[in-house]
Amino acid sequence: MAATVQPRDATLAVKDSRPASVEKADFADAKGEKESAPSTGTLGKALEVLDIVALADRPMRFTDILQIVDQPRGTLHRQLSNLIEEGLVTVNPDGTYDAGLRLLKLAARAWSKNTFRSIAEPHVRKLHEATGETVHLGVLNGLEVIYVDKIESNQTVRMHSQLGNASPLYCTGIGKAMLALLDEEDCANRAQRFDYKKHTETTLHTADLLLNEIARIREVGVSHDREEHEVGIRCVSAGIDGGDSTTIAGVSVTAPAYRIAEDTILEWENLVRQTAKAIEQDMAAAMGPRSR
Amino acid sequence: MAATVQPRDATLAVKDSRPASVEKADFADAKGEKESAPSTGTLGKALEVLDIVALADRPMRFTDILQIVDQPRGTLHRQLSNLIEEGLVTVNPDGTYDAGLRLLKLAARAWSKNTFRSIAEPHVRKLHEATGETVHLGVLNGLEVIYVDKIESNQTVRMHSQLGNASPLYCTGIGKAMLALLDEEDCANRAQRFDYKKHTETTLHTADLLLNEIARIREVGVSHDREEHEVGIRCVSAGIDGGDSTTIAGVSVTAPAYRIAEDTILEWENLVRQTAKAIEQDMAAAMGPRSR
DNA sequence: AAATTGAGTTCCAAATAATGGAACTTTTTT
DNA sequence: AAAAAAGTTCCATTATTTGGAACTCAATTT
Repeated sequence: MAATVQPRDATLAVKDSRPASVEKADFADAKGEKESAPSTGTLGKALEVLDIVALADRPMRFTDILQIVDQPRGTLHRQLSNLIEEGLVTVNPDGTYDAGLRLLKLAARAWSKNTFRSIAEPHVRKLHEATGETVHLGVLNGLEVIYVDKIESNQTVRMHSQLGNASPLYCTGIGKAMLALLDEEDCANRAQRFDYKKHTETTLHTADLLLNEIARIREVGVSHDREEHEVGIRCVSAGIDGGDSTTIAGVSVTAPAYRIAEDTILEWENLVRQTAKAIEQDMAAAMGPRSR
Repeated sequence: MAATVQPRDATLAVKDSRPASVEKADFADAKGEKESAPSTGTLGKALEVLDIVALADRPMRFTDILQIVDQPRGTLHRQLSNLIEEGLVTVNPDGTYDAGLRLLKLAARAWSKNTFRSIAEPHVRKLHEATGETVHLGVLNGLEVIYVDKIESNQTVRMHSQLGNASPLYCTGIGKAMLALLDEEDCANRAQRFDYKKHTETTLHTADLLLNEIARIREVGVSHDREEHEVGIRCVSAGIDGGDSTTIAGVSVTAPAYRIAEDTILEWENLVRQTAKAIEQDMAAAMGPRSR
């Protein structure tokens, strides 16, 4: 197994980069993934627990967690102890667990240092100014888009509120645009692995529907979200090939459906396409000068 | 050792909650910590590596990391592999390592679910509206403040840019206000552990100077940053006792020194004190109704 | 062009840490 | 007050991590 192509750069070859995390029963999150992948190693198991604590929608008590991870009480207890000691998890006085502050600190640095995001930022901003609507920048991560930047149309809404949020690929504009950038095999593979949910009437809820649409997107170079994720919300989006074979991303313009006229859509398609191209070029330029 | 008071709630007792991370030689970060604490367990060691990768100021190659962690090549290699497989770290095509997107996702959830932050938010906003200046909300974490909310005076600056950022306690308004909230012993203890740096002329750069100031802050209930961290920046701040013996926090109003008149300071002292009190009350109210 | 160095990767016996079952303590429920 | 549930501790067994050395590959140097 693991017939990964060895990169010629001096670089760690990763066997299989699924985000790895296990949820059981009805604890199906907005992960978009169909089946659990077994977490390997001590780290994996610890992160499995961390995921449960951090991504749960309700506050989790010891027993809640115990029911999700298939582990003996003693083991889980020690794992939580370790996570707490490391500052990745905190305990509330009522005995529930929460994600710890160390995560915030790590993520803040990760975000501010991220070269792709910083290169893309001016273009994202320009797109926002040109359209006056909400603009998203998202990056491919397994079966999800993770939003790494966002400019709201209405500045009164808190900006950072959505940063780092993740959505499934199959029902978002950016997600579909990114899928269209992958090679057929990879794309089809992921299409099989989604845990499809019919969020709205128009959601593409089967692999076939999705792959058809992807084929169309490949031709046009632009994708649409026609209220497929949320009723009343449309978006136009284009994929970005980061050039380093690691970064696949996308930009989008989003707005309430009623506010968008047909010719606006066409205009956005062009703007979004141009923005994506511009980011690709800047990335290439930044990559060219070997390393640093 | 570790004579921690056992909480009577059904709750994990943590022996000693230092953020645990090791930096060597000149790799002294903005961690504020004097000495390295040995990371225990597999998780701790993995996080040590993650810290190095995520918190470094320059892009780190394998060998760079190797020189900081005191480990054999083989071991570090496997640790990095694990981190990558888990999505906590990514490799750039030039062989440097970066913090992975999974951190962003985890942190986003951690942030949005954080009850303290959400309870404090309206008060923070109100304080911003009353003063028209930048307002920070920070939480105590080891020897640092971690900023969990921020409202800029100038909206053109990106809001989220500083979220999750950490600063040493001894040279920030919020930091000193929080220290003043701790019991003498704890406070003195931390004062010894800082890795004092004279950021500016006015920085309190010894434990004695700091403890004197803290004593004064205890009496007044408000702390000041008189350009102690950055030249030209002053702030007024008050500590918040979250009530659950876990959450110690603080709010502050910050502005360029030249813009602040003396009577403004007095006004801010009151506003900041009131805000802190209001947050404490809301927290108590939210805690009272046992759990759920 | 061959040799040397440096950087990263793989392997495996030895050392260490994680496991899981059961017993124990505390809290909550009946 | 008794019983059940929830959380914690302990320790022999088991599995993972460790660290040293050998190996591969690319980049320099001679």
